[in-house]
Amino acid sequence: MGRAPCCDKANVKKGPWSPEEDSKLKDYIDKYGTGGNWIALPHKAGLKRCGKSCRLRWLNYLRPNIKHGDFTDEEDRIICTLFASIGSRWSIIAAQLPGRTDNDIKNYWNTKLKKKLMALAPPPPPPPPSQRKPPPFPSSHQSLQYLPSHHQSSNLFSLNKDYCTSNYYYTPTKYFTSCLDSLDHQPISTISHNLLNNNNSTCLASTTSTTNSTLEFQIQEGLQQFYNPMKENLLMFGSDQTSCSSSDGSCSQISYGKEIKQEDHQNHQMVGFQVGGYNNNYSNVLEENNHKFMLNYGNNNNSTSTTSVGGDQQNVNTTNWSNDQKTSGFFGETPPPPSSSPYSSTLEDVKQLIISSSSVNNVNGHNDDNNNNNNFFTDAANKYYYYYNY
DNA sequence: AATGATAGCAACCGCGTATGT
DNA sequence: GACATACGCGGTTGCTATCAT
Repeated sequence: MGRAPCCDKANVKKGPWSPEEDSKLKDYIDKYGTGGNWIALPHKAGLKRCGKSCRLRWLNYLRPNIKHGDFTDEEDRIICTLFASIGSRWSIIAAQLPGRTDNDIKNYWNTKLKKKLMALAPPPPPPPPSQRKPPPFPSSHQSLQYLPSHHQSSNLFSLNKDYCTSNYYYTPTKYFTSCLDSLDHQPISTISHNLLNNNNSTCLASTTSTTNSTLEFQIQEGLQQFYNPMKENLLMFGSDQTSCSSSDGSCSQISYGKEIKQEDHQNHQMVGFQVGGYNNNYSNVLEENNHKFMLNYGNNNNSTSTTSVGGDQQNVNTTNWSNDQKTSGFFGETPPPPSSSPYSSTLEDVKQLIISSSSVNNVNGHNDDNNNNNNFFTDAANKYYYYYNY
């Protein structure tokens, strides 16, 4: 037994609206308002349309002050930022963009913006596991010679769980490549860190100690200037198991809807963080290496979190991490101010956006008291701490 | 010029939730 | 509290225009 239809499907018109229908609907609503009853409205307005269809037409097209046409860089930035934070909750995102509808933003995201982002970081084809080799330790000379120049041109990163299979990562390493899941399957993500040479002042990160069960890291200052802010600052997703549905560890779709709410209520802040990756845009030396490091940590309220290293579970000792490290996903130095990239944003900006969207919902009576939306938005904001913003 | 592929967008569908009785 | 009804949202579909061959 299916759901009862909302209207008599046989007697309602479907498909594109004619100018006459638009006019009837607009005239009626201008005169009488919606009356809070969309189901009854089409009959009263003399329209052979389903109430839902009328509502959609009004909200997405006829309503006053609807903005059509190209999105601005600022709008792009807001969409990207919020998508990174809360996922495909288009109505919330739309609440931050006056004149834009959720449908509009959804379409824009699916047809243009997502592609725009993907073009920034096309995923490289990963080599089969059998062809992967543990990387030789690069000399300082190699690090300096190759990394910066290739970073300046373009950074192609891809995260593939399959890469993380070498147990050589269990042992102390003096360098690792970092992060990002590819844009390969939709969501965004990005970030990257790189290379590191423990003995060199330009390294970004280093392993400070390692045992069979713990790994500790410290990001060092140095290579930020070699990053393309458009790519590097964009979005840092915690690709935890729940939100990452792909078996290869890259995410076919990140859903920050209810799952996140649940996860956040369980884990409060950080539910996932990954470092790892593969870069085929480096020099030959590095390209052959395919060295990668992958790290996940879960409940950061504990001093030791579950971590995936080399494809297996390991623990990361976060005892000595600062709160900032735990919540921002940034190791080491305090992140510098955001770049001027249209896709970067400050944490506080985003928190304000999310929180204000929460209050907008409250005003409109959309709040979900049972699920405590206020907490959700707070947690969603915390979630945003995930991403690097330097 | 004809045909097929792709992009863009409007509209639909069904589910979850809010509200009223 | 249970049920019915309506609303709002996000995913999906399908139409049209444009582009590529």
